[in-house]
Amino acid sequence: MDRVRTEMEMKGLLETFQERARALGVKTTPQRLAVYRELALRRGHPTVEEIYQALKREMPGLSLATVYRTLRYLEEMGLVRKAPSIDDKMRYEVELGAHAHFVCRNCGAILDVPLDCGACPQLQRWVEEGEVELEECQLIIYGLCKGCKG
Amino acid sequence: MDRVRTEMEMKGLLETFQERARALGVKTTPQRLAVYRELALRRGHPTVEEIYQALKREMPGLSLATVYRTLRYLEEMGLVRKAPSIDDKMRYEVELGAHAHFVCRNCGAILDVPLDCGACPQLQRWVEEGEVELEECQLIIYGLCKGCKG
DNA sequence: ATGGTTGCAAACGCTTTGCATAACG
DNA sequence: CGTTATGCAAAGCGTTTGCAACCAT
Repeated sequence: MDRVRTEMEMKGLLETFQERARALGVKTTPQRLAVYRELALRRGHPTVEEIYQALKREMPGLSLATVYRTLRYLEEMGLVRKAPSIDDKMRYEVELGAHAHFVCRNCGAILDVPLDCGACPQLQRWVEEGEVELEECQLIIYGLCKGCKG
Repeated sequence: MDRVRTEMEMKGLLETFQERARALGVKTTPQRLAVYRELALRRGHPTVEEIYQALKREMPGLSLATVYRTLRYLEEMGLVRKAPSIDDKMRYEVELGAHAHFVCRNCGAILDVPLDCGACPQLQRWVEEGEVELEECQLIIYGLCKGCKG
């Protein structure tokens, strides 16, 4: 349940990112690399503003608009994903696999939770009967994390 | 999977609303009743603007700010709930029990799905080990509804 | 040279707020 | 009467966009 990633994890993520970007024809400019790096570093599903603030130190000229544009573009390219908006601010994440989100009501921490779907008998019935066709699930669980509960 | 409610359903919902409002000391002004009624009428989890537009016909003087304030207030009082935001617009619903939301990627329809939680072995382990404490689940399923799939 | 990327500032859309008026108990 | 709700317009906030400068091929 750590909030930041180890160096080893980061190395793997960044390498995969560069490879996939090259394959997709996505230029890896210093700004894009920095944004992806900062996003990957944090497990906390940061807001765009948080990423911008963190990067401004090392990249004083960086513009907030660039961070917005970069994240939108990387999402279109399938290199990052939108995370659920807890407070009406845009959040992103680098995890691309299916997973749920645990949100601490107290401190706002957002943790990834492996998801083993099939919780909705009604929904399964609908699928079987051809009523709906499923594409994606987004599960958000609210509660209190270890640090915040009594 | 109907989008509007029957008269009988509406009658029950409105009566319950009035009772609960009285018990909570919430004034049932014409505007508040109208907003609740319009919200209850639609299963589609309307946006604030949609409710406002629908009511303006019968209440020409109604203000959008009042609709926003009313819904926020009713939510604080536990009489309505925020629905998941599909398009960064505020949505509300009258259903108070636990349920998931099925969202049609094509037409934007939002359907309620009874929820039988327990889909996350990892989460259950965390609860057992005292790592987290659960309060509420919000499950959004994206896909295509009957009318939109092939 | 040329297409794509960036920074800045202005614009945008949704939501909230300040204030005077009106409604309610 | 005093309190609370309403309507209107203005402000607020997060996000997007237009444009000129810039960069890399």
